[in-house]
Amino acid sequence: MIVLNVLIEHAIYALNRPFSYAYEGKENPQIGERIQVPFHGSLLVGYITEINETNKSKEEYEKEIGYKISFANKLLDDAPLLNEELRTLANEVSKYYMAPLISVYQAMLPPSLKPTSASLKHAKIAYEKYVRIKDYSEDELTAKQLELLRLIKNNKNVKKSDIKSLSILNKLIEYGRVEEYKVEKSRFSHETTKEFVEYELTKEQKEVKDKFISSTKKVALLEGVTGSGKTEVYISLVKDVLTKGKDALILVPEINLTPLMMQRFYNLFKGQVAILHSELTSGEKYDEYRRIVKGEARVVIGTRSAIFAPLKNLGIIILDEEHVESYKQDNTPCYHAREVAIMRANHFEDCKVLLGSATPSLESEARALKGVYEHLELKIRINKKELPLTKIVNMQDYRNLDKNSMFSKDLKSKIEETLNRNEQVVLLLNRRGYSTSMLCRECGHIMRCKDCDIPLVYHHEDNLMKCHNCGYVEPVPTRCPKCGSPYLAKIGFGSERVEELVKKSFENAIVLRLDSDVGRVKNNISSILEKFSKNEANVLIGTQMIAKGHDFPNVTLVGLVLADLGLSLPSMRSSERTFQLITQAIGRAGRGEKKGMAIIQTYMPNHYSIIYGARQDYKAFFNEEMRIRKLQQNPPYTFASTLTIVSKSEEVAHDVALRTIDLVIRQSQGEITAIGPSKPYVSKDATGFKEVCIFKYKKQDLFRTIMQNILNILSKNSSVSIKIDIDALNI
DNA sequence: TAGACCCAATCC
DNA sequence: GATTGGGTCTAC
Repeated sequence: MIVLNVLIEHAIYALNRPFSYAYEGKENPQIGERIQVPFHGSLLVGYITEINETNKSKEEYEKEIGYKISFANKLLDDAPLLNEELRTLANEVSKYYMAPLISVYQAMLPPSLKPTSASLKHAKIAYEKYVRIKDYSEDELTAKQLELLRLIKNNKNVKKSDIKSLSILNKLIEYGRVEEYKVEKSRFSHETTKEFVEYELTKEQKEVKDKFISSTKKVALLEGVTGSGKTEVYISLVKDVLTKGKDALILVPEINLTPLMMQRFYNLFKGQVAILHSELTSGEKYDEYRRIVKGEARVVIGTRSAIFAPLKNLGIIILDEEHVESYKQDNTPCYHAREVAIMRANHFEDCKVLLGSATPSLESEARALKGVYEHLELKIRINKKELPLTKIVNMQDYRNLDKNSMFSKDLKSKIEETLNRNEQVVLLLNRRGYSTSMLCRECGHIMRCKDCDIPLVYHHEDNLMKCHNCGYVEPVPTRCPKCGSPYLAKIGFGSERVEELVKKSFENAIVLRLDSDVGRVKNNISSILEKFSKNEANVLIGTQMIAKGHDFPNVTLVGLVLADLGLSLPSMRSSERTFQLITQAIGRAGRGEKKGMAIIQTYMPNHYSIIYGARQDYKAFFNEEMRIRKLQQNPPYTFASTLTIVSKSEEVAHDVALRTIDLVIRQSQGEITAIGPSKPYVSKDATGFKEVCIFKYKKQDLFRTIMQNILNILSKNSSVSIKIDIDALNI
């Protein structure tokens, strides 16, 4: 008889151990394949971790181990999902981040291959959906339906995704006039444009490259001001790696926001490139994944999870914009792609990690200065372009304000001048929606999400109240839901309101807005960015999203509508985030021939992150921020991690959290500082009430030992669920 | 006294 | 995470 040890798909600590099943199918099971198994009354997908053959009968075997085992149902794969290197990595990630092993496997694999029941529903082949005429008749149709019917009749190969009104299409399908059909999508249609022009590295770039290659250190931090040509260094290094017959892995924060870099890699490496990011369909992800497994693709570019790409012979891992927080996953396993990159590089003798940024995270900069990482710098801007002029405007001083608006006199007049010169303006406000919240003037009630308990944001565009955490929406009330008063006030302002104001103040300007509301429609982001870069609009308003990487040569004015917005958030990282945002945003101005200008509006004109941000003085910011981190014993001087307790009962959550803190303090003998418990900003969701415990410590091993004890206790308590975030960013 | 409802225990 | 099974409550 064959006995299989299987990890169950539920990624919870109580089930973070293998379960045994008898197997008697005819396919030969292997470690690392998925298998369907019965588990406490339902069929689940599991992952085989061990295979034992025994001469004993099932009954004898059960007697020996002391419990009954079931028969496994059905083998789902004919080869292991992951190679040995990635299985080792999974173990390391699971240990370091204290995450259930199965959760790591799930994070590593594309949707169609994840060990979860949901994977069985995901397509392995990418399809494109088309529509065609089924039964042509114009009877009993509305004008709009007729219009669409004729459109479909008069065109060949109409893609479903190209049809704007799905509701009208669905009606036509319902009436039997039109039908849908699927065609296998030919993969790898990555467009390559013009021939690649051979680029000669500058002297400085070449020195950086040589230093990287000759360094004995595994990791290097490349600190390069915006426009200093980090991408050229990446490309040159990747070329070398490929020549040596090795593979290259490049991580970027968000594919949508780096079309330029993407294009250059395509042009250069053509069919050898694979991309992995969240906007691919599961079929597309599967195809790209297969191309990597088969060795067809040897350069992988992707977002966070691409760090697990199954390249076999890694020669380099590059993290562009290494400071960006999206490299950290905020659900289990809460891994940071940077740390995983280092773990992975250690599996290959000749593989190094290159971290690039204009504003490195304090963690990386500190390690570079200590000599843990090789420290590389690019100081010269290519074409010797000057940094834009910047002006900080104190919004507390009413004399600076334009009447009746959120713009200062300075910003308003500069916008006007810029538009008159036929140049473009970027306005940044890191908050979407129209207003921040809806308040009752009589009783002071603030409308909140029923699940998350955070204030609902008024959105003018679709006239709805929205929860920015869970996406819950409700109609805009005319009366206070609590006291019935009709006197409701919209408090604060967001990007929608800036858009409205600009349209009102500058009537001739063509205004675009880009935030995640707009970005919900696929390809919308890139089409807006394209429009703007083709000069088809005068003003681009947006959130964080527009601060990064784009190259708009005709933009000569950048306005930060409220630069200190992030500083009021209760996080030890708020200064760092603000500094980065300002630096990145200013970098958008004056990238072409003309000189740029940036206006920074703030209520905290004397805050160091704003002053140094405006000056683009990273070193000064770093020193000041490190001084404060040291004073408060925060990372990078310590490690900081969080434990979140979730329970259906508010009291239970609080009580368990309190006792956990207590236990940690007693066991740690002063080596761990335990803070809390406290309620997170989003204090509850559909799963229950949350309480967060923060731990700061210097000895990682000791912390893990104690945490493991806590875990053993808490996983027995079925009234709470837990989440561990090692090296948490949101503290 | 059946069915609804809740909670804790358990899963191979 | 999902199911189960035992206990208690509830409506007739």
